[in-house]
Amino acid sequence: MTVHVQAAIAKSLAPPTSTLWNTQLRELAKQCLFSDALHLYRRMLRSGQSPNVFTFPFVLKSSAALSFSVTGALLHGHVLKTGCEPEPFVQTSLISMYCRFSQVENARKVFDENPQSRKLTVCYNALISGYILNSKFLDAVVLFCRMREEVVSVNSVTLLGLIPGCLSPVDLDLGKSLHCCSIKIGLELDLSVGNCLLTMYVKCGSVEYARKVFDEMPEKGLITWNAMISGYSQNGFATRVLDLYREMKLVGVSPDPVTLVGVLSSCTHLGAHGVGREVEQRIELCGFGSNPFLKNSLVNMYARCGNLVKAHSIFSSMKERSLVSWTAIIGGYGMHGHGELAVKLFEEMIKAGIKPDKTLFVTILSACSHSGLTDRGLEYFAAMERSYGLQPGSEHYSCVVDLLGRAGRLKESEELIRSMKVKPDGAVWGALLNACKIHKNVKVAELAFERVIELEPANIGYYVLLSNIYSDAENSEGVLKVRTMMRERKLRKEPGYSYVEFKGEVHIFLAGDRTHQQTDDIYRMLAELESLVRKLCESNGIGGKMKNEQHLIGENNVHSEKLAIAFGLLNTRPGMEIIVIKNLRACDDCHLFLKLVSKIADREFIVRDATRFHHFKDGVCSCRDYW
DNA sequence: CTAGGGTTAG
Repeated sequence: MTVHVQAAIAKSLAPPTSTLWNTQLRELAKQCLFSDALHLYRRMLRSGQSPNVFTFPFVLKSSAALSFSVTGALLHGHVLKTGCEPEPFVQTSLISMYCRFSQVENARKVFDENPQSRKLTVCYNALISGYILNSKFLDAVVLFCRMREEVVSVNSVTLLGLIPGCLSPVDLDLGKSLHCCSIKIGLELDLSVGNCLLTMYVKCGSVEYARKVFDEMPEKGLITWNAMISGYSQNGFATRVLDLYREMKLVGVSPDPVTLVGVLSSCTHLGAHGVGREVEQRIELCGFGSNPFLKNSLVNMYARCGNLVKAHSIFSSMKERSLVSWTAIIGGYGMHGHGELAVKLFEEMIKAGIKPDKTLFVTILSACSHSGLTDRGLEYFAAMERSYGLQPGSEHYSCVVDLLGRAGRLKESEELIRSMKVKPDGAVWGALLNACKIHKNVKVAELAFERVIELEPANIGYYVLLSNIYSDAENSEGVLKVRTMMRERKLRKEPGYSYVEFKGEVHIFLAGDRTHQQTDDIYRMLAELESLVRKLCESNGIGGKMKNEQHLIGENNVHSEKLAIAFGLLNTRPGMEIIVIKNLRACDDCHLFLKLVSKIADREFIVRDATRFHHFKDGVCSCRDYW
């Protein structure tokens, strides 16, 4: 016990009853029952009991948590009246309270006006973390430096307050120097400081440094694992998340809801339905079933793994649906080509009194565009600013360009881009380029390409897109031009691959792949399908589109998604779902082939590519990109 | 005085 606390005890000479009140207060604050804590405080005053040094820290904390700033100033008055102010506990609580109310100046006043606080670690800590809370990173650093000059000892809490000030890639260097600082002080092995540094590196965009901290930590806690798992998950390293999750269970750390949220998000990205279901079982087993974060993650996972029925049933079972829940389910329907349902849910949400945000508008606009609900989408775009006061960003413009573009309204798309108040980014011109591919417009394509390449010269997708547009137009000169350009700029296309999850294993296929164990069977199956497809084309006279079915079949057309589907047909029984994930955009020649296969084999399957879902059933595909 | 979480098109 410090000298200050002893002094405080001696000074207050509190009668035993106040100790009782204080104990209760502390309990309530600890359980985060802040309004109950304040009620108790009021009752305490009414009963004539005066608060003391031990009362205020909890009362101030509760008031701050409820962000009720009038009470805050009032409480400061009480503190002054009882003469408790110079006590370090009370001071830190006051400083922290003012900081939570964004009244940093008042916090600073408390700090400056009490000479003894300038020698106390806790007071510095309170003000430093308060500055960070109010995005005053510089002030925090200055104070930290002064603390060192005045030889006030720095502890782990100081660092825990300061390090979270680094929250974007521009702060990486500062973060590194704080890391060095922690080493100098000898606190780098502290569990919480390590966790804090790890998170800081993730926020600054360097998962590699974060991993280094992770590996060097001698003692890892649940939070350490979670920080690393979410770090990977937020940066798209989905397979690493699953690896780490396995490892964590192996060393005997039990996952909690935070872990599982990160794992589920990675399952969503990978389409790892199997792991996803396993996680759901664990959720039930551990009694996390009512956690709203987890519910949202499950809705999202099922929706994006193709199981909309399950996604919707979880969504319906939720008592409290946040904006995130609605976004997940609406996006699910949108991705699967059920634009009408997405729109219906959106309207339902509005009726329920929930205000959409920018993210949801991206989702609903894209849902409209994939289902050909052009005018409805345009209405929403107009309503965004008019009814909800949301300024459209370039991500919204790219959706609307896509919306108009798919409907063949290329002229309007172009005009829209030129009328934009914000600077169009690559995606906006890219959406126009994509529309040109669908509607075979070489002229506008060249224009869009020129713009998009200024903004994203290294994005291979756009070169491929233009090359395909030329190829469709039988403009071999154009194709050659793009190829040369790509070679000059040393750009190479990432190979396309597809994979299927089967009995807990992932089977990967590249185009023309012959490395799979069942290669012979797979190719035999493909040959059979090809001959059936050919017959079907001939008998139906599918016409112009099919006049050159060599586009669809033959040695040079063994696309990865075809191999994956053939594998699926070989190994699953009728009625079982086949889900294929493709890393890039699914090939449109393949698309026609797969439609026919779904008819011939009388099977339903899903190909999820880089942008959306393609449900194949009875010769039809849910995705209307191709006509 | 203090470290970890869900949604976003192309």
